[in-house]
Amino acid sequence: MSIESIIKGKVVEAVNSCYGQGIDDDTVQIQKTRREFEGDLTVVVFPFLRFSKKSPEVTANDLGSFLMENIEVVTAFNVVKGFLNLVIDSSYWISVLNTAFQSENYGFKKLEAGAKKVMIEYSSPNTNKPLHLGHIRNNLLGYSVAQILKANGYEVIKVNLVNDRGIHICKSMLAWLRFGEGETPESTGLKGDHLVGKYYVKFDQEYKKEIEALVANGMDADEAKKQAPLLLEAQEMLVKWEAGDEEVVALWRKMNDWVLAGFDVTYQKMGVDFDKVYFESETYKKGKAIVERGLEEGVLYRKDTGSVWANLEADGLDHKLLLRDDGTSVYMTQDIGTAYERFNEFSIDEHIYVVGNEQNYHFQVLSLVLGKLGYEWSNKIQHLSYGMVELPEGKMKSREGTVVDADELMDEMVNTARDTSNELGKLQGYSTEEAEDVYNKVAMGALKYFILKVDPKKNMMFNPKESIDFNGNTGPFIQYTYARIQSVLKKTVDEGIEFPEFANTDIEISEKESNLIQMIANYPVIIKEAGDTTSPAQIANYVYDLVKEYNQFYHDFPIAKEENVELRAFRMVLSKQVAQVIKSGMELLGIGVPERM
RNA sequence: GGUCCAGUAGCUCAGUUGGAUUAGAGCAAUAGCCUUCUAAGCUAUAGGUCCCAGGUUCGAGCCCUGGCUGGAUCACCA
Repeated sequence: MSIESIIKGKVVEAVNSCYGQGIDDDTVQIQKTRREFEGDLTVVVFPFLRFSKKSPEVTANDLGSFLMENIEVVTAFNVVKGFLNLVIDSSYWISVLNTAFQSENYGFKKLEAGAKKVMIEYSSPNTNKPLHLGHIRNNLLGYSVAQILKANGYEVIKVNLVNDRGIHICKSMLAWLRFGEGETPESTGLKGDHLVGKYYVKFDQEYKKEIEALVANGMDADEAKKQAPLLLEAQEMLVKWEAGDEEVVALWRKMNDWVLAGFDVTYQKMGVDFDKVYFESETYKKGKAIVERGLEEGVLYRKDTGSVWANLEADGLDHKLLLRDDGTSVYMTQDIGTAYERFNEFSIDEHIYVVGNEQNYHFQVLSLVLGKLGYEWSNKIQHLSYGMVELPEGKMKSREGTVVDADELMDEMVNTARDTSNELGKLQGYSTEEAEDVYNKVAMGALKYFILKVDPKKNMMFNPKESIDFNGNTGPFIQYTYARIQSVLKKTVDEGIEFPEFANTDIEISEKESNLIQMIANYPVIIKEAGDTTSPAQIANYVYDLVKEYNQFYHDFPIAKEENVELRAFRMVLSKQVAQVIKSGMELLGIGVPERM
């Protein structure tokens, strides 16, 4: 039981004993005592004034006396206004450290039978162009949230829904047929996704030329956009594809394979993976049966022209199309179908979709329609909506070439990490392979941390110059602290000091050390909060605060060089435990930590 | 126009059950600290109308109402 909950319980008793009032645990507020006051934990007494009918100071003193008598580890207290500051004995904190130190997977809940089962869908790329910065945020968020939910004891299934069909794919295919001259990834040395992306851009260029030509001949601009031969041909191709035309399907398969092979490389570099991959080419017709049933039950309605709609006016929205006049499905129909299948097939308790905030409306509608159709799990689908990534020059536009390519960005980060490391003269004595592994960890750590430290729902600014900065609130700053701890601990081994199994609780420790233990004690709480709010940013900021605190400690206190053996043992345990929490927290973000850098 | 989200230091961001006369970090700026465990570090100075106006109360960056600014969205596209 944590010290907070013990104090809470005793405060309830104290109010009862002093004022004869029964109160609820939740009315007791406990917080960390602010730096400028003496004490470790603070009870806010304002809520109890209506029971005590005394001034805040007197009330706080009443409660303080009771707590000191009834909780062994409370050794002193002081009162400032309505705040009761409690001093907790250092032996208590050291025992907390020992407990953390001796537990395996500290802060994590184990996966137990009957655990909550969560499916999380992320990435969801289109197979007509390579991944860009926006996808990076999506992938990192999805992967990290999955890690965090696992740490909360959930069973997690990571899935990817690949959008491998539609007019945009046909555009790349058509451009390649027309202008590709048989190029392949092998013949060009390009990654498959980049090769296909090249022709997607090519399509757009040629398409624009056709429009201009038509307009020059006197056609209306809007009409020209619809009548351009290339577009018509692409649409024709899509019809052929849906009809199963052998040639088109074969080409589609070939180019999709190129792209998917390219994605695999990118995913691997990014360090994300999936338990199951779905393809829209296989799921896009799903959901029709469900819609038909909804129609029979009168939950949905059919227009004269034949299309099927849901009326969401009662929920403050408009009408939403579910089947076209010709009876074909739309995006929403497909999502209804796949959601139904997933809840049935895997009997999941919750489904999280990691999708950009431009689709907030879509997911709001999805949940409402599923509710109308009578599925009790309609409120178990959660849209983890994240903001756009903006560049200093403005927005990213794939057609205008102002995107930041994922592969290029990652490569650049690695180069910068390599240069910086060499400049600083680190890693001497490492083999090339070992060194490359470190550059990779540092580079990806910088990129991942930079993105994940921001609250998901906010739009974020990606400044390439700042992102490769390795000082301050960055991934490498955290990794560096970890590496430094490893270095010190290695030194103790070299000097023949045996690593202690636990720290002696009788020693005197400084305020800085006590603070560090209290932060460690808070780690499980942070994991839970990050899970409840599906926010990796909470982990990121926690680890940063911990590291900042540790660096100050490191600067001011000797560890391996401490002469007092008991104290040295304590600091070794403390340092090792801080390192463990850093490593563990970074794992939750999908970031590796090097032993040396 | 309707709906949703955001607005905190020059810049990028923390600040979640409302708590301490003094709202925190980093970057950028200035000034210090390497014969002592990794200086990718530490310390100090400076930098604020928490978008605005009301309201709720012992107490509001946080809650409520109204407004301002920016973004997203409202397709027989996905």
